[in-house]
Amino acid sequence: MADLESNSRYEPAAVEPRIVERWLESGLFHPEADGDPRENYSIAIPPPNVTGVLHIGHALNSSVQDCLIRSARMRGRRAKWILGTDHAGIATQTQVERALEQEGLHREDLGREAFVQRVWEWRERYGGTIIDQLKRLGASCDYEQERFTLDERYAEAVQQVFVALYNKKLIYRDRYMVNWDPGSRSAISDLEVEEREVTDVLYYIDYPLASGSGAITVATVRPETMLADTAIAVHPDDERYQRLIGETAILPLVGRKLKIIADDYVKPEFGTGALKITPGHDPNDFEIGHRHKLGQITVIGEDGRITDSAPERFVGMSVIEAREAVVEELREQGLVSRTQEVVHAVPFSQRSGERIEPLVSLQWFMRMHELAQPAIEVVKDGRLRIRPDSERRRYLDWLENIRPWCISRQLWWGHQIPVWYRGSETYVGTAPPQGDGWERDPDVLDTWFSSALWPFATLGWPNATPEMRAFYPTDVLSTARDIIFLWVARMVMMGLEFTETVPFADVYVHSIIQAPDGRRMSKSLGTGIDPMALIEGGPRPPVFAQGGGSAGEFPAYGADAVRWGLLAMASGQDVRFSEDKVAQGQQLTNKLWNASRLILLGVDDGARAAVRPAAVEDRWILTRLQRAREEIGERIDRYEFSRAALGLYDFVYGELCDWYLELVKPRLRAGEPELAATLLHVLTETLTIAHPMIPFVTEEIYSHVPGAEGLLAARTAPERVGEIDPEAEGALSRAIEAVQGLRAWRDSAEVKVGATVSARLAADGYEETAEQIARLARLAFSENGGEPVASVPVPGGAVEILRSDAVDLDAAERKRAAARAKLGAEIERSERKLANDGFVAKAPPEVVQAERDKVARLRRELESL
RNA sequence: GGACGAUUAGCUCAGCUGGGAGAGCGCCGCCUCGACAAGGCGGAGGUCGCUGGUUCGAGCCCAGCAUCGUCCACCA
Repeated sequence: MADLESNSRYEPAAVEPRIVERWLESGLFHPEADGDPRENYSIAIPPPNVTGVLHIGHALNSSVQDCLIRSARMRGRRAKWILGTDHAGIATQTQVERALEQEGLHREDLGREAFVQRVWEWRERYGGTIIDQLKRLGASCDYEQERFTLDERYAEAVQQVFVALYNKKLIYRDRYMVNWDPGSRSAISDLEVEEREVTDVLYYIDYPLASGSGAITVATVRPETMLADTAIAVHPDDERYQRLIGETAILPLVGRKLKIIADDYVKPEFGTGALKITPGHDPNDFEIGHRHKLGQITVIGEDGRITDSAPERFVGMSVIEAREAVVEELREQGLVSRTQEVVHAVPFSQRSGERIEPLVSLQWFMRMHELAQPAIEVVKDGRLRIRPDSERRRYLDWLENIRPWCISRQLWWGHQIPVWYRGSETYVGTAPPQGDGWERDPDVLDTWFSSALWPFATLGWPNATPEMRAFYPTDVLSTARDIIFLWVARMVMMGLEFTETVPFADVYVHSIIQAPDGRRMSKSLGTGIDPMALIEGGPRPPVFAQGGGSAGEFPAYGADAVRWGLLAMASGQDVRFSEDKVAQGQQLTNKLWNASRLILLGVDDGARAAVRPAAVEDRWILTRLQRAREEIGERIDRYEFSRAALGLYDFVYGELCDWYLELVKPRLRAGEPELAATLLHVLTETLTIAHPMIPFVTEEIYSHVPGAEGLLAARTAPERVGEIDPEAEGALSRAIEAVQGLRAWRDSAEVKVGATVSARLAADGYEETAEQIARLARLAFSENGGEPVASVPVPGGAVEILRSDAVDLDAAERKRAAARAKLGAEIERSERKLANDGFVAKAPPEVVQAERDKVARLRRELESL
């Protein structure tokens, strides 16, 4: 116990790594696969990218999940936090490709097999970082069963799902317009596309009519795509063009004949009201092309260059080069009638940041409509709860308007599609086909396809493993908002399709932590924050500098402080990062540490006796302890983490330390045995309540508690930790208010801090607390003493201050006058309210009565002055 | 273009079913009181974004507006 005696400061850096080791060695985080999912508790962690590092969102989400897992574990449930990482196709492949570039190599130089081998090696080297960071944070994941979305068994599950969906005709191959990402050289899904506002030049181009009589002018921001035009469209009701419908125009530079068609899609008010139709390179035109059975021409290839479907002089040009060349030729021919700048939304790849090139391409798709229906049902009938409610609505909106999902990616790192081709034959199966000449589809599946199986594939599905029986379905999924569609909705669909149950009963969507200036935290903006820098100390980015001072370094706040601070920020609203909250968490750990020192160094080391409250304050703290236990537990159950965190803070500061420990100090010094038992009980249960939020400091203190055995993390928390005693609550609440009133009076009456003031207690309800009040307010109560020089109102009466050297009469009088004025104003306010007939007639009787009682009480107080 | 959310003390945020606004930090004053100066005690500070409405009573309910943010969306 040496460090308890000598360290008046809690040192997380010295304690936390040691505690992590004890937890890991104990095997506590790896529950046996016994029992059933209802008695057990499980959470599947949102798998971080295998080569990722912990960011603030992970830290928040991990604090949330660990709080839930530890709470469940301490309620005696087998708690399993399923851990693993995601292979993160595009992100990881891009990392390795960049590294290869340093060597002057391209992935084609290595070939597929060698390249994939390189990625595995990369994963070996960098894959452990985020797991180590989770340990450092105190996350009680099942580290003994770490999963990876490319594990052999996981891959089998993925293939089986693909084949099953193919056989149900929910997966199909089609030539369709996709979002082509020239950066990753792959198709990507709608969800991986983001719209950005861009200023483009709108070109007005004259297309001569075949009849020779004039031209029809179209407007476009992408003149280069005109090389693939196959029609011109106008609105059917547009009077300007009625006579041209059905006519033919000649495509400049190419010479192709274009029919002028009528389609509702065209907005007459935009541009010229005539739209060039390019089914090969525009999603809308693609649809229009289908409606009118137009041809599709592809002039931009997957490499982003002009194909040989275009006139020879353009072939091989990049999109930008082609645009310039096309515009130049058009100008030479006098066909650009005008230009105009427009600001409009343009799709970009979230992955590579490059502008999306819509292309018609042969890809694998998943039909989502049928799968979405059950996923909608379970939310509507309450089998799946999503909170907050706004997220529930967003989820439903998305599913109700769902579109096919492009699931093939032209990458090498991922689950290769289990499809083989031979001539015109197609084979789909989990094992390669028999016979020669088969060639496997080179594409891999979208990473989110495999992530969609996460809660059950990690437990060994499709096999009926003990883990599946014990822990599936899981209890809650805690996640950030930005992957509800990408991930959560798809897990629900896949879970319902393949396991016939929702994969989790609750979805908790946590707050987004923003930068202090309200922007999103992101590396590129420099607004990110490294949680490890907060835990262990490290550079503080400029945007986090406080008070305009230099950026400098974060102090080593420790994991508990970071966890508590993040939980306190997790109120359901998005919040700006607040270093102060982390600092507040650190103060809480320090406070708890020192309160524990007072108790543990003050009581005898002897065996623990049964708890027998000997004084009113003992009955009070046991009541408050029980209420804190209930309230904090309920708040965690309701995912109200900020309220749970603040509730803990309030209990530790506002009840335990500021009042209870101050009240019992004389008894503690006297070595009262009953008190020792109560103190140890209160300390132990406080640690237990606090543990899910601040596990390290509580575990450390627990190791010093006499009679405490094993790990606090493994302790089962009793339901009842104290008897509710309303009488004691009332007595202490009066005493506390009285002491605060008396201290305020002393302060404004300029009584010296150390001076003891003579006073007479003229109030009821202080039979058990008068002595304590006298000590804490530094009064000496006496029965005689004559005329009071001041009267301080307290609940149930007043404390009359008697003449003594300690009291400055003038100051006392000033104080008394101020109090009278304040009371007078309050009485007047209340009386005005009571004089309002409407209030008396229509307000609930108890409200009116309360107001009357208030006036009566204020009057008594005024009189006593 | 739609949808949702936010606007409360200098800052970051609470405020659950309407009954005269709270916390932390910061600020001011006092205090080496036998756990803790990363502390204790006391205090100042708010037209609850704006305008209307409902109500005896509105930070809370309704309508409109403003500003900020997020998400969704195929207008060249």
